[in-house]
Amino acid sequence: MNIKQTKPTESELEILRVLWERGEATVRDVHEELSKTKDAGYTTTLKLMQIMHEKGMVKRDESNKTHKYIPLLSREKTQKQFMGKMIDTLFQGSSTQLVMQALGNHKTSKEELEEIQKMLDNLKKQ
Amino acid sequence: MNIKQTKPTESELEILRVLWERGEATVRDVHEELSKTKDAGYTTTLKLMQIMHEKGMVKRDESNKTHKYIPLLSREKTQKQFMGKMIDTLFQGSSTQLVMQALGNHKTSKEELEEIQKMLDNLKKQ
DNA sequence: TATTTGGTACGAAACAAGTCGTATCATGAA
DNA sequence: TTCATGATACGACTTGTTTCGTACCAAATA
Repeated sequence: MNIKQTKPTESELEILRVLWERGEATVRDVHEELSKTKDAGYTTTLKLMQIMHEKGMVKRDESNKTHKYIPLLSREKTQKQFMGKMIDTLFQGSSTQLVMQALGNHKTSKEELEEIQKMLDNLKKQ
Repeated sequence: MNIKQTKPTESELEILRVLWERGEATVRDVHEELSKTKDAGYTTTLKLMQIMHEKGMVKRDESNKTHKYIPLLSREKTQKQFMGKMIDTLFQGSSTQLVMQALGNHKTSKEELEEIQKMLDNLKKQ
């Protein structure tokens, strides 16, 4: 019995990114962080976060005048959700293709390669 | 000197998927294909494809009454574009994390694991 | 007490995406 | 020639997202 997770929009994702990083944050925290790369007014961020609250994507601690926001969507679930969509439309349903792309396209450090190797070994055993 | 590739919307991606698969297709082709999983009228698909044409995402062969559409965005570039965005906002900039997720989450066949192994071996050599 | 400061609430405008109805046109069949 | 069919063109509506101005409130400060 799963409540269908609504898909966050672009801006919502940006906000979630900050919330995931910090665990919790005020509107000002988030806004300051986002200001580094994007310019939109404070009330814009506020409104977005209020809407996210209505949608049930975040929880709000209102015990102080300055509210704290806590993410309710997990990063993991959201990752899966987007990956799934992506694999379907962009990678012909093959997660392997996606992996190959990702590996081929970025320089990956020795340590990371080792990590992936371990994972691969585990999968092969099964 | 790169023309900034505009990011296809959801529906545009679905259409591109069909075009990539076939190389070229008419509106009817695409519409029929999409109808399998989605219901929207013929003119909706038509309109979307016309807009894609305006945006320069597809080329149109108008030599016949029934136009043929050919994708101008490559699947590869589009994959990269979306992966990049995704890695940034969802995977803290680490493509390795994305790979781990993809591997962890789907059952992958022996053959596919081997393929990935080969790729990994190659990367390790460098 | 009066004012400034920093916060929330909220309506409305601007924009974007998707949807569809209707007009129009060319072509082949009756 | 007339009609039916199957195509494109396009305007307009709907819905969702983003943006921001303005109102309002509480608390700290002059």
